[in-house]
Amino acid sequence: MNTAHIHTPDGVFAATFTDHGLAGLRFPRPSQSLTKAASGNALTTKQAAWLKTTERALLAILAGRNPRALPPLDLKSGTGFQQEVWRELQAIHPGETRSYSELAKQLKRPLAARAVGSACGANPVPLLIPCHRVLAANRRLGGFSGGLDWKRQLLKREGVAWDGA
DNA sequence: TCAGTTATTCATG
DNA sequence: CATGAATAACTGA
Repeated sequence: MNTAHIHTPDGVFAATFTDHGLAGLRFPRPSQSLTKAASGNALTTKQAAWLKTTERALLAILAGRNPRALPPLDLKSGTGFQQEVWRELQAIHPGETRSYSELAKQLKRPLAARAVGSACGANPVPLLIPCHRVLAANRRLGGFSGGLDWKRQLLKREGVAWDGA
């Protein structure tokens, strides 16, 4: 499990890789020391390649565009249900939104909207798995693990209008 | 209409 | 058993 930093116009993200793929992506901390930086270890050749892909994808998303390619994601940390949700999330394109209940419906559990919300919050790879494109049924914001400001920014960049925008 | 409240639902810890 | 990034129905202004 290695960690690398990705510099973007919005700050420095921390990406965590396992042998299987990208396992986590953390938002920039306002004043987090970068001492823990390169996290010591050198990335494997594979991981270095994934890092590049991740970086390109991340920049694309931050610009409100659809990434051309994503690195392999290592989602073994999630439960079965969560992985289903995350897979559905990846099908949402920039500029589109879904509601928690719509997602629940797609998962054949029309009444599990609330559970879907939990799964979104448990998403270890925000942005690449666009949990920010999920609004509440009344087209309001709902919540966001990285802080609602991020959600607002991202949606705005994608040209999405929500209730109160 | 509309803000607030209530009953229902479901995966997770 | 309690809780949450939910929702629809209901209630009284």
